[in-house]
Amino acid sequence: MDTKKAAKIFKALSHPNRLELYLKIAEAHEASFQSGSECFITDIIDCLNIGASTISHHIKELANAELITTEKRGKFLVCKINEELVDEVSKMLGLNQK
Amino acid sequence: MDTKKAAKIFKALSHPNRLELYLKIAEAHEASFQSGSECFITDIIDCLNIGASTISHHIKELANAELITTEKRGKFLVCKINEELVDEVSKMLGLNQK
DNA sequence: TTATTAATTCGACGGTTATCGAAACATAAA
DNA sequence: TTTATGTTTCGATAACCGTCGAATTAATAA
Repeated sequence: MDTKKAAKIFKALSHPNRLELYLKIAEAHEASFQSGSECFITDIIDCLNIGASTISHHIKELANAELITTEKRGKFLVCKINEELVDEVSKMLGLNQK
Repeated sequence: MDTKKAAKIFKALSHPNRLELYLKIAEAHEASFQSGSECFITDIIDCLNIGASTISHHIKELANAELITTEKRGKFLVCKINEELVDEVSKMLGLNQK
């Protein structure tokens, strides 16, 4: 992965609220392996203390960095983690190959 | 690690030039295990196309996020990677415990 | 001491960003 | 069809950020 793309990914995670949003999506993603449930962002909006329009903006940035994929299900939005990319970028920090 | 600190770390890596700077330090850090050499930032400045004052500013941000530690050796500056923190944050992305 | 080299500090400029609220849109419910 | 709900878009505002260049400090070399 080239530096520019990696920087974009880190940037997507560089704001406390947006990182929290990502972590909640990741948490729901993990849970879905057992329960088969999915992550609707409506449920997340209530946890964070920011407006819906801001959430929408943050989601778009996470998706733009390809950290997540989104899918419209009826009037809801479902979010999934891009596992391969996350693995790749977490390896990139460089000191876990030992 | 709390979300705020993690976001600060990702922010430190969120700019292409600063990420490249970090990666060069990490590379020199790896190499030092064999050669015993150390990472002087003077050598790095020539690689990146930005002024010395900007480098100094970036180094301070990396250090402020605790990703690196710095030590003055004569008139030079030596940089080291904070391995534990890097490991911790790379695990935090959440999907490599499988 | 004087000159050179490495690094830092400072002020400024231009561009980006997080957030809000209102309005618009889309889908589902009544 | 009307109403309600989830999401997006838009414009605006305030704060933040990367970069530069000049001046400064500190340490070594001549």
